[in-house]
Amino acid sequence: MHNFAENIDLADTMDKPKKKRVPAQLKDEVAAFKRRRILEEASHLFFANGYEATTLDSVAEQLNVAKPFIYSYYKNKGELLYEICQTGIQLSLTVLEEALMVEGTATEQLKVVVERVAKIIIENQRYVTVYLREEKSLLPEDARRIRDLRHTFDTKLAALLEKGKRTGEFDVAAPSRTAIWVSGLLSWIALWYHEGGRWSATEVVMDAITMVQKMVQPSGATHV
Amino acid sequence: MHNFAENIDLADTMDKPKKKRVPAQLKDEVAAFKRRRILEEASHLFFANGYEATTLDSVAEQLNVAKPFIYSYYKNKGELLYEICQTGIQLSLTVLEEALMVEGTATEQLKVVVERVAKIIIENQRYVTVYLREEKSLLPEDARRIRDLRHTFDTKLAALLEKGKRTGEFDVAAPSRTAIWVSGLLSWIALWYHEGGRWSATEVVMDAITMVQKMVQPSGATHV
DNA sequence: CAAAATTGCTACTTAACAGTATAAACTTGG
DNA sequence: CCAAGTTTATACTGTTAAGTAGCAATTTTG
Repeated sequence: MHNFAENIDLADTMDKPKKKRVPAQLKDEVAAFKRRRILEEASHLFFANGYEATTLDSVAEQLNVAKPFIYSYYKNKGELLYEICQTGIQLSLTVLEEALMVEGTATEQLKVVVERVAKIIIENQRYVTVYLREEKSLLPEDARRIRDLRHTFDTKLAALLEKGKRTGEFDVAAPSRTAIWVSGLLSWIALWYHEGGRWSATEVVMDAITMVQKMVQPSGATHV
Repeated sequence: MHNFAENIDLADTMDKPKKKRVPAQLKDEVAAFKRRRILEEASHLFFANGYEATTLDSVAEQLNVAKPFIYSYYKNKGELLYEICQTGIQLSLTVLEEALMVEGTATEQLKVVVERVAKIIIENQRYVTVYLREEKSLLPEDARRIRDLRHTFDTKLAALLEKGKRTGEFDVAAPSRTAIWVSGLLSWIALWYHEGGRWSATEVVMDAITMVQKMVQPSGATHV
């Protein structure tokens, strides 16, 4: 998971404006790693107890450091929240874009999209859930940026539905509206799935695929 | 809405263990009305700013009273949250149960259920949203009670799907699992709908009906 | 209309937490 | 191995808000 040390030997081939290049890059990587670790623990606690109810002292405690440590990597508590929310939506968006590059019919593409997005949502449940729950705690400008990412996600999904509609594969009256139901169904996974609960991650992913297929399926069509 | 004054003249026919019965009942009703108003304003603020970020001083300010006023009607802040969450899920459950009393085929019943529940969720968005977002802020025993109500909701919905499956009206592999997707779709409305937004409440309700019908529709079936 | 009960408010305590000033410890280059 | 820079901790400040004690105002009742 924490594979921050890849390509260390490429260090002095890169041309950063610093005198001592090898240690400088390594330090940057270490700093990036520390930022990641802080974010990870913060996301655990925000997920479990909520943003406001979580103290930075408790985050520090999880990391066996003191509070000012966090402040030397993040400006303030709000920046932590923003990065967690950003991660939650950005991961889904990136996976969606990758899935859309896979060649195939709209039907095939949609299946890949739902499968991969559902998977990434389960794997990163903490980030996605915090994003869904704590939007109101973001600064207006941060909330704006997050909403834009979300909107991009919904728009790209709508385009896929539109494509399937044109080819006659899907029966959707208004693709942009259906996209919101589909993306809601995917979001719902984060709020509802519980590791070690009644149903496995695989079952949930397969269910999501089935549900979405049914939602867009033309009446009278037969299942693949 | 605030019809707290019904049946005042029944006051002295009731047999409460009090000396002065007429004013006693009126007072109870007034007290109940005050409790409702407090809850209402609290739900607005919890919805807009979150539970932890909302101060009881600000709730009091909205009501043009002082903070101790609230404390003479609610034990503490947590009790307010519990009642809001309880309202959110209880309303949906009550409407579901009423809808299930309507005679008809499983298909017809499901349509009524989705229509009415979707409507009540939109009308009481504040309560439902706070319930979905702030479960983690409840005391464990309160969270437990809320979860039980939710479970009852999902179970009754699953029974309806099961019935439709038996009659061949629905194609659902596992009714209890499908019920969770359907109830998730309904919950999603609270998190996503925005009054005065891109789509009207009526459109959203109609969409929800369509989506759920598609989710349970046998392959090859034709729409009503 | 006065005593009693009810209802609400002012003013306070207490605790917790975000954010910071400053010092200590460690790292690294000479 | 020492001096300069870097990293992290200790110890603090200021603020905010939950909850309360006790008083004032209002209503009820005899």
